[in-house]
Amino acid sequence: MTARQDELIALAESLIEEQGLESFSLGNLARRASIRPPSLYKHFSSLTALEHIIISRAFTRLAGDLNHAAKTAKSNENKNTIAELAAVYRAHAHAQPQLYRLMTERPLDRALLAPGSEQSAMEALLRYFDESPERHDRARAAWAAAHGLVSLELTGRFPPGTDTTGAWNVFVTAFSY
Amino acid sequence: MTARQDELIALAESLIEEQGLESFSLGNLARRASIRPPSLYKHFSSLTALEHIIISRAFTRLAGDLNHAAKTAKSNENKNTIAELAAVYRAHAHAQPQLYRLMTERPLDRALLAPGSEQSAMEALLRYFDESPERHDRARAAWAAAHGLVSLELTGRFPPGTDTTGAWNVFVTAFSY
DNA sequence: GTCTATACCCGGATAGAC
DNA sequence: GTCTATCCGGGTATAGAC
Repeated sequence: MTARQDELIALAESLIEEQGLESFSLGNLARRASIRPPSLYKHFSSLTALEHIIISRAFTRLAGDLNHAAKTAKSNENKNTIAELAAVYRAHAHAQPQLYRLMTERPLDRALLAPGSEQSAMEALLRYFDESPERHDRARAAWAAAHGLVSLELTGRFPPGTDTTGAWNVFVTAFSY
Repeated sequence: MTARQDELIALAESLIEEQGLESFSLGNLARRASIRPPSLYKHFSSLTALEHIIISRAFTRLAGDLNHAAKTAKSNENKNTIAELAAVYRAHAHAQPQLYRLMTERPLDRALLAPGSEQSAMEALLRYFDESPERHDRARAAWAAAHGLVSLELTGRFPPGTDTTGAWNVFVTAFSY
């Protein structure tokens, strides 16, 4: 990963977030980088490959924040771990909704992902359910519920003006133990 | 709604499901209908308007099946209502995954939806939680969890070969009462 | 209700010069 | 590492004839 690649990736990430996922294209990225679209092929083998680099980075950042939250909550009697994990997950999605869409809306080509990046985010959840015999099932259901809440929030599916705090509390209660 | 519109809508629905949401376009629809793209504007004011007609119909079908399942489960002591609702929801999404994506991935323009179609699907869930003081929050959380599970299944986010039955059971247990 | 013609926009990708 | 030239494809939408 060259320095120039890092620059272009950073430009791509801001482009996605500012202009929306739909208008992310090599043309727009080249424009923002003040170069011509074909030049991008010297840095990335395809648009898909670039997207998967961006997705890998996002997974890794999310995993770091989830693990940090889990650690902090564990050492603090006043904190509910699953509530903290949910808050971090939600904050990530709302801080960069377009990036979250890129991460979640389409199937992944795992050969193009940085190894381990996808799994690392799940690990914080698995550790939380560590004592449970059905920890994988519980972790998957919890992840799905958080993803569903975030997804419905981002696509505006709750009635306008709805406060989703209550729904998130239901989620936290359902998965606390 | 003319008969010709109904024909074109049916063609559009099969096109979406067979070719994938990404390749749904006026050009492809016209090709399937053996007419030229501009002719479609005699039937629909825009591509977006057509999409919202399709979405409205899908919501209405889903609502009908959910209500039927709720009714059946209520009159049968051996059936768990929330489990039946979940099964119907999941079956819909898996039977027509591309249509499900159309319904859920993007914000809706409510002015273009058939009035009540969006709400009707939620009503079966609300009735289920009727006794609960926080029924709206519980219904929203349940809906989100089901949507999340379906969404992660459709985008292939569980490890290859994963049996999601256990995760769905966790969901049902969490929302049974 | 269909057509042709048209306008204007966009996309990903490759070859080869510098 | 950037460029130009080029190839292929796609898209939504409107005007006006039939």
